[in-house]
Amino acid sequence: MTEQYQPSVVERKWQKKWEEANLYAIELEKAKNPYYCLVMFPYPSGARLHVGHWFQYGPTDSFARFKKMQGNDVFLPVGFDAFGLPAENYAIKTGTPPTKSTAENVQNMMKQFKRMGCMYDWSKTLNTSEPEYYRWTQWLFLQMYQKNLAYKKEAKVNFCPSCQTVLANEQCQDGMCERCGTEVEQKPMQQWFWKITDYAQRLLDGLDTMAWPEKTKLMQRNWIGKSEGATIKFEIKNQKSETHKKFEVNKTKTFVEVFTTRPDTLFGATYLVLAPEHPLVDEVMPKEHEGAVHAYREEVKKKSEMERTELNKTKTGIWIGAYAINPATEEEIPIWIADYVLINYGTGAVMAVPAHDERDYEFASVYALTVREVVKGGNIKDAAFTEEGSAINSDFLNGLSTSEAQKRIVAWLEDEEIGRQKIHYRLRDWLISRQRYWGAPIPIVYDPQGNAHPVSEEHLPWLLPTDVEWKPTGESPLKASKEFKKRTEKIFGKGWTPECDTMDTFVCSSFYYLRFLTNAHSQSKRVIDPALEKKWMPVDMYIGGPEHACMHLIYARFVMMALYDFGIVSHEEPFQKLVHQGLITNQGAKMSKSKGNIVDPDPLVEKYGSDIFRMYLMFMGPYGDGGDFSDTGIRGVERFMQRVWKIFKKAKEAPASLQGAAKSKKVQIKLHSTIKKVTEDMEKLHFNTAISALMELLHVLEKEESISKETLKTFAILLAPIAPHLAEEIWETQSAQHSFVFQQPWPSFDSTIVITDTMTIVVQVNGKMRASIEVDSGAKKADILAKAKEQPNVQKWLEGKNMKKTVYVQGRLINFVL
RNA sequence: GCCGCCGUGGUGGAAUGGUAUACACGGGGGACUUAAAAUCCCUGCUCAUUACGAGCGUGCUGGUUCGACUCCAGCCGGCGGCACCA
Repeated sequence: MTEQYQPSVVERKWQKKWEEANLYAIELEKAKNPYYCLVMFPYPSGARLHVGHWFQYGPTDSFARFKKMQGNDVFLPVGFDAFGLPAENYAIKTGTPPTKSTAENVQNMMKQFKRMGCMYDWSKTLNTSEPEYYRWTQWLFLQMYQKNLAYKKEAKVNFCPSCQTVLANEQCQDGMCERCGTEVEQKPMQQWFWKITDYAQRLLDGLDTMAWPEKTKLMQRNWIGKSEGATIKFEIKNQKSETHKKFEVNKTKTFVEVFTTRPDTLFGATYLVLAPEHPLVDEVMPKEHEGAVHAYREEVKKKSEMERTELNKTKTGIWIGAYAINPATEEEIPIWIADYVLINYGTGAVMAVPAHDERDYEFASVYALTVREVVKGGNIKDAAFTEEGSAINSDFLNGLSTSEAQKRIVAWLEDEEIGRQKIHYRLRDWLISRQRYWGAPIPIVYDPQGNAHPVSEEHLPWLLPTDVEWKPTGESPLKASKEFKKRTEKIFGKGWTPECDTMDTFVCSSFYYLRFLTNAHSQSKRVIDPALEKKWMPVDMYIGGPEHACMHLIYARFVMMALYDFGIVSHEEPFQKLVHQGLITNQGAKMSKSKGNIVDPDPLVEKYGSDIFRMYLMFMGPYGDGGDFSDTGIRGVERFMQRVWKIFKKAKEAPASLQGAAKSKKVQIKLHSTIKKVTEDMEKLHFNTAISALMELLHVLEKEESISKETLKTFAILLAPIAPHLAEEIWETQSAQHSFVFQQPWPSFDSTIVITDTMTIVVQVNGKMRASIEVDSGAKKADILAKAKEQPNVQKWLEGKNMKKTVYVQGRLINFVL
């Protein structure tokens, strides 16, 4: 053995041996004890892995190795989420086709993953931008289309004038484009949507069945935004018909519908507020108000999305000159418009109950509108009372509790046919159309009359054309392709045109966990083999960043549920357990290319090797916390590895008389408590404390004259998931015939070994530690107490005082209370 | 503003209501060495230095408890999410 441990030599040696032995290949059909460990697949934007990638893929590989050694048939795949904007932008800038730059990046990243030494089975990788993959993205679209979950509608969409592209709501932050920061415009366009809203309730219910962080569940609940209440129709008082009695014959009642979560406060509704954009405004507003209303609307339009939502300022609004009738009180109440009411939430109209809603209260104070208290319990002179209470000033509701009043009023509304119970969700349908090049083409064609027809499955993959300009024009780049148009006419007939939008990349990533599970049957015939799906799904452990809590993780769940309904899969939820890794920052700032503060791990990997770098990342702190990156401290991990090397070297080279000496009790106890600690910590992804436990064990072993072979072997096994290459190297020194440390079973903890002859009892006086004593494990309480009192430093404190109470905690401590 | 998470040495961080600061990094001191590197040992603060000594210490103020970093209440500070959601 060499004097010093040489990571670069050893790591290459074992990477080669693993590959030759095909150690990490997995036969999906034959696995007896399947464990699906999935880490969110990377986007191949840069050509190299950065520190964040290492932090995501290194420790999770360690976790998977741990699971494998525990006897699971672990499937840990990795692939590439390759469609998307950066490759397209790169193409725009340099003229390099995305196909080419993406393939190069993928090759580079794979090389680096191999250098990391992960246990990926590279025969099962995937790339969402390859036709073999995106044919299934298109297949999924067709399924959605056939089941009426895909539809097209004109919608005002967020349009980024700089990226010349449409953005999803979640891609606009504070009215700015998430990617480039340009202010987003509203632009009407024909867009494809998927009806995720049909699944709102199930997406909510499913959360209760999964082992996910509560925080993430809460974010999803928030995102789905369920509110229970009622819709109520308010009749609009027809002023025109009153003044022109001739037209009374044609008079039809006009209604405005509101949604409220507090129908019980209907008697307190003293005005209505519509969104400025509400179509009814033009219909019911008297002529003389048009000027003012128009002016107000212009003012609202001028405000950026940001200003409008900034708020907490004084609310603004204007009376439109019309009245509605409160169906409960039969009073005439004024109709206002105000920018705090949003056209795309609820019905775009609210009944204002200023006494019991903070916003309405504030609005009413500004414009001196009537405030009527209808729930007892607050002081409405000072503030709105939004809690529950008993109804007052509410005729037949008086005296009822809020929940009783709600039931009662809803029943009344339904009887009168002017309202009904309604559950509303904030979740909106998923806009999947993108006017971009680098994505999966939507498999739709249009006949000469403009009607949409699906491209049938036999024509999949519906290839992405290559004869295009990538320059953004605000139109889909595919429109420029002659080949695409020709292909469509050839198959469907003259005058037929292809859909030129591509799909959101979140569609690609909504089912990739199924595509990893491919075999001969599912390679090109079906999206997933039912037997494999049944066997491997749901994913046992899913690891990825918390930034995906509300988009990817909801879309993927929706798609899985839909496939369940289509009879394609047997589970409704794709990810049984979810864990988020923390974020690695650089001097407190998120690393990003644009900021130029990305830390390149390669020099450190070069200098210290993959094991040390990985272990250092794991030792930094709890995995879920992430942290600020700095390489101070990596030397500590390096020292640890060298010390490990040294004890194995010493054992190997020791004279025969010292080899395999009897195990000391002390070592046995430490060894077994370490087994326990490391096992529990690895299970919880508490890598930092698992490592410190191994460091403690090493300290004990270093003090021993000689160490038994068995102890050394166990040490190598415990270290294996954390430092795979070093572990193989030291394992080799201890195993007679050739075998891999990763084929060894994980050691089990023997609780009988940890039982000691003596125990240490801490002696406190008034809760302060004054001494500690060693007693026999079998010692009686009375003897222990007596011995404790004998301690000089205890006596000093007990002298001349009255003992009030004595607390004895079995095997731990004594507290004398004076 | 609302919701959630978190405040522990110079630093990263440990602690089922039971010895606060494990395991490391850095600084300081010491051992080894002609010297340096490497390695090993000691090191929270204050007062004592006769100690196997006392006091203070987990953001702040209280509370529960024999005993609180841990539980409860109220503040202060930081981070993340949502943004007038009717």
